[in-house]
Amino acid sequence: MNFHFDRAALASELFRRRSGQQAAAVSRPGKLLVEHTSINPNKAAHIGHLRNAVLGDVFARLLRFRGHSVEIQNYIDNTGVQVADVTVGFLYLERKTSAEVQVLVDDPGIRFDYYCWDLYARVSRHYDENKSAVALRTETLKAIEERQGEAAAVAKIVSTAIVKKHLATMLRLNVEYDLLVEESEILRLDFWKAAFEEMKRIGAIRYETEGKNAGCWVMSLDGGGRAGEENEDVKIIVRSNGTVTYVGKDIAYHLWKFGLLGKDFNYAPFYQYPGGRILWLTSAEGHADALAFGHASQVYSVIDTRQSYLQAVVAAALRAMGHREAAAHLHHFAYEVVSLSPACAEELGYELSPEEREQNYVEVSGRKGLGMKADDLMDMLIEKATEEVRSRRMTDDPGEQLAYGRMIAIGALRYFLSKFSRRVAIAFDFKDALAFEGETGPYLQYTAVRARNIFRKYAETQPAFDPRSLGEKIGKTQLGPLFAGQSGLAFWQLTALAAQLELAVEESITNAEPSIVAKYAFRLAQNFNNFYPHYHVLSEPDPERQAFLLFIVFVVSQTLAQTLDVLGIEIPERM
RNA sequence: GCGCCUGUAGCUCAGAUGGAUAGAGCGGUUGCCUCCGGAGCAACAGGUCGGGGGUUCGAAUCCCUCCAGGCGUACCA
Repeated sequence: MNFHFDRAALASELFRRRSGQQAAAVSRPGKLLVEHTSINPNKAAHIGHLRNAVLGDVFARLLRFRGHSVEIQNYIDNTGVQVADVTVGFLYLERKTSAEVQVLVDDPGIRFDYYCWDLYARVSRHYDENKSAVALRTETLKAIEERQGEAAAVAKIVSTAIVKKHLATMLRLNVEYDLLVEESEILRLDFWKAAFEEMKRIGAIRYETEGKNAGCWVMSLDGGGRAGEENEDVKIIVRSNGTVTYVGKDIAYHLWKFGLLGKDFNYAPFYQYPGGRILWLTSAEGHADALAFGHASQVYSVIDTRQSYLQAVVAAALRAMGHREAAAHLHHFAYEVVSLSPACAEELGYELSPEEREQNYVEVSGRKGLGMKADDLMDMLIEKATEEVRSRRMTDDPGEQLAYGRMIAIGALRYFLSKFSRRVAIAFDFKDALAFEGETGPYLQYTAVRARNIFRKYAETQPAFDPRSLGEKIGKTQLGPLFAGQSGLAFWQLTALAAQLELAVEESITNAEPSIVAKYAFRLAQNFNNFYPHYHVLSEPDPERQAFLLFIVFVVSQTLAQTLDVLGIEIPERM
């Protein structure tokens, strides 16, 4: 089947849409919940956490672009083993009281998240060297869960301080949240107990009286071996000492996400972002203005691919409890981890073993204290970008130089973390991440600035000019001949590409793949840069043709701006 | 062992629902600033799409099989 576009009609329609004279997206029913970041609050964030946050943030922006109501949650595992480990470090290695830990937190000369980063590595070494010390972890974890004594006090100070650090780190790259859900609240409000009772009632879990799992509550998974036999596929939900595993708590959390638990949190405002958004925190006391959180129609959990099995267990639990529809609406947004290139690991001061030197990458390890800290990376990027700004003499004002440098650095980082498909493992390398040329964020920003400069320059001679008026100035009758034939082909190709933003967003969402929109942005920028030197707008003598060129550039410029907004990349005034 | 993922140019990666001479960035070689600012553009070199079978008019894409690598299969998360 052959068919032809009415080029003029499409261009006209596209212009109206891109110039905001027609609503871009219809609002859609239901609420979509995106959970991302969810870093253990026991040490500084690293590059892997940034990948999680950027993927989750772009995905949420994609959904909002399509007109969905989206709620972004960040889960705080403040009663988990990792927090317990740092607590062990403070109590037993450093012999500090909770008051002394608080002094550390309040000391402006100390980066508390970096301090904990090192302490966590020390604790892990201590466990390796003293096997008996592992008992301290179990003991401490139980005390934290039961909110008893110094352990609970230290854990609370640590996790609260680290969460604030994480939020500040993420804000540097334009990542915001709607709600922080604390695991301690899930326990305190007996969310777990409610889920536990229900699972027992339905028979989704059973108590083991003998065998290797004696004393545990376990869930049987379909597939694998037969019930009761040695090779039965079983997952422990409640440990023999009565504490709940991560999966158990996650099952309760996910039931709540869908509004299936029959219980709810209380909320209090925690922080107001510079842009006005309020970040809420689950809390003991309720707040009258609290929005109705949860009750989502679709849930996306951005969690690395190594946790696929655990996420499958959560979905299996929902099904076992009869919530088949919810299980089908629970999406594990799985992505590969970020490791380090051997060269990068060495630059960070890590000594490689001969085998590690042979490999293409070195695994990041919080326990070894090996990883690229998020803030260090951003500092490096900002320094390099600011230096570029200085050398290009964009402005002499040091404050502006830094502001531009920051915007460009964050653009580079966000694009770098978005351009890979989520299934590929990234071996982080300074050379690639610090690049500002080629397929990078700054290339996109530069292109957007280029396009805008045409209008800025044009307005110098035509102060009353409003690009949105171009729509009336150039109707379909004028557009028809301009798009026709060989001479119109370049214009048509660029316009047709600009018309595909919605398609790219759609494809990005159905595949849960932010890289599709990132690649689209690059392709659009590349096409515009190719067009740019061939059609000089400002020196065009024919007024009608000049108006047409402005029309095309405006459509592309607006499309690129909207695409960058979806990617969370800001466009500087100059570049 | 079982489950999931990956293998495309020297390097890093795109190629969704099978469609024409397999694309981009980096790196290499070579051109292009009397400027809407070159963080750019153009050109050249570079690929038996891990191997082998099969389905199809047509396969990087679907199926089978083998090889190589990764991850998971914890009373850690």
